[in-house]
Amino acid sequence: MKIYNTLTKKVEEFIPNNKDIVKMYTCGPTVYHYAHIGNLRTYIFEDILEKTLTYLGYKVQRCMNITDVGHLTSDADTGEDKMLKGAKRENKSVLDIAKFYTEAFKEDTAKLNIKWPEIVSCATDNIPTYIEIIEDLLAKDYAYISEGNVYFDTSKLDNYYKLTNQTDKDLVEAVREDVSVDKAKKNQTDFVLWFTKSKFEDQELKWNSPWGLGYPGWHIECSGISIKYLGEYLDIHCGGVDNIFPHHTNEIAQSESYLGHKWCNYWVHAEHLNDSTGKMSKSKGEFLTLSLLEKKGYNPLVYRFMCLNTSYRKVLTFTYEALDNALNSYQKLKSKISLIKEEGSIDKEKYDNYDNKFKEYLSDDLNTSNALSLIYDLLKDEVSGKTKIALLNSWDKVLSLDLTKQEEKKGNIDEEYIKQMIEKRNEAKASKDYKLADEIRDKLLNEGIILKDTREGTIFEIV
RNA sequence: GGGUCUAUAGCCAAGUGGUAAGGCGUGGGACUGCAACUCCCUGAUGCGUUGGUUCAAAUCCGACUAGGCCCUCCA
Repeated sequence: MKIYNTLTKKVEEFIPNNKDIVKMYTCGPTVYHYAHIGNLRTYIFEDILEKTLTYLGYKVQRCMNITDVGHLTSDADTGEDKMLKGAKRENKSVLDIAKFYTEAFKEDTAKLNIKWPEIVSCATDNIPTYIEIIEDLLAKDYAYISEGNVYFDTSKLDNYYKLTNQTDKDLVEAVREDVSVDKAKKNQTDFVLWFTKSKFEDQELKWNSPWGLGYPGWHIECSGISIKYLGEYLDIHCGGVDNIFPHHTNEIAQSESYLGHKWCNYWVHAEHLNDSTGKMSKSKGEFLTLSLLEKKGYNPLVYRFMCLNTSYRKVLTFTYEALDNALNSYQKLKSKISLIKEEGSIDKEKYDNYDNKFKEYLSDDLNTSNALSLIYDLLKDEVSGKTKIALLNSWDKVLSLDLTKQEEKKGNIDEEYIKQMIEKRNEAKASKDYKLADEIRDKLLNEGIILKDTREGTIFEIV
């Protein structure tokens, strides 16, 4: 398995610390609003990564956090807590907001056939862990207290910018207009580990700590949760590219200072889904949620298919033209697969050749694009239907596109009735009463039943 | 200003030194009573521009152009 490592900026052979178990941590959502489909692209990528590792024979232990506190719109103690913002917007408590949007996120991932991680933990459930780490960092002099808050002192590190190749003087402080300078910090890159002197009087969630009543910073959540559930040595840490700096940079700083050794070997980041104007956001343009796409008639898996058509490391620009492209491709593919007759026996040699090729593609830094094109090669090949179906079923454990799954017959569709209607239409056709034949076809179409005349006779599909 | 990534047909896209995968769309054909579905055929002397290295470059190196993202909200 080869994977691109942001730490080295190279595609590297993946070697886990323990050859049998891969420890994988993926940054989860901040549950203050619905996820947009750009957010979901990252989770699709992580899902493919996890399933590929499993397919290749590794046991994967994966952990994901749910951020339900401490994620400010700015790190400088001047930003607003996102959760609080969400709560105010909807006139609910922070906990209600967290619960509601966690559930919404879970539904979205389920629709995209994304496996829910083995371990999922909320930021608010691990406060003692953060406090323990922060106390240790203070004791080791990696942190300091200033104007009530606990900060991490980045000047204590020789190599703070491991992930980004930047230097202190490269950084332009407060590039964005909405970010202001925090004067309590010693260095501009220092970040808050624990807030006590928040100007937000109405911050709902506060905990007692050695430094007073307060709440944790955003970065400490991921380090704390990861170390608590996956231990001191992590194999893979994932997230979106926007997390490289400062979030992941800060995670490395605090985790390695706390642990006293290297923490994670592979940092893997998913590129963004942009819209035609650039980065997708929840505030500008159309708020593209999965349910919006569903309302417009797109199966969520069409979006998954669209994402898998290219590399997770390339920016993908969302347009409805591209989505329609994916829709056509996906429907045609499913249609072709549905016509395969599961006959013959499994051709072991062909099976292995194809399956090895599939593994080879995915092992090549998750080349899902080539993995998909392999499906078309397989469909065209002169090999038994049974072999094809067996391979498709197996590959779908990773791709999760419901390749061989037939559309579920909805509700109270009466198959006997449809068969009678088909018979009536065939009789009409035989007596050249095409008017009646077409009426029957249209009637069934109105009822959501599509007739297909194949060489072997008329079959139907329910939409 | 610094960092980082990208540029391949109408669209999506693979390709990491050996002469341009695949998909969608388009056009043509087969099948059909007509459709739909399905099947067959169909497209880049060319890979942003321009120098260079090489027997050989979309692939390597340089310059340039355009664009994305990050530089304390983000997936």
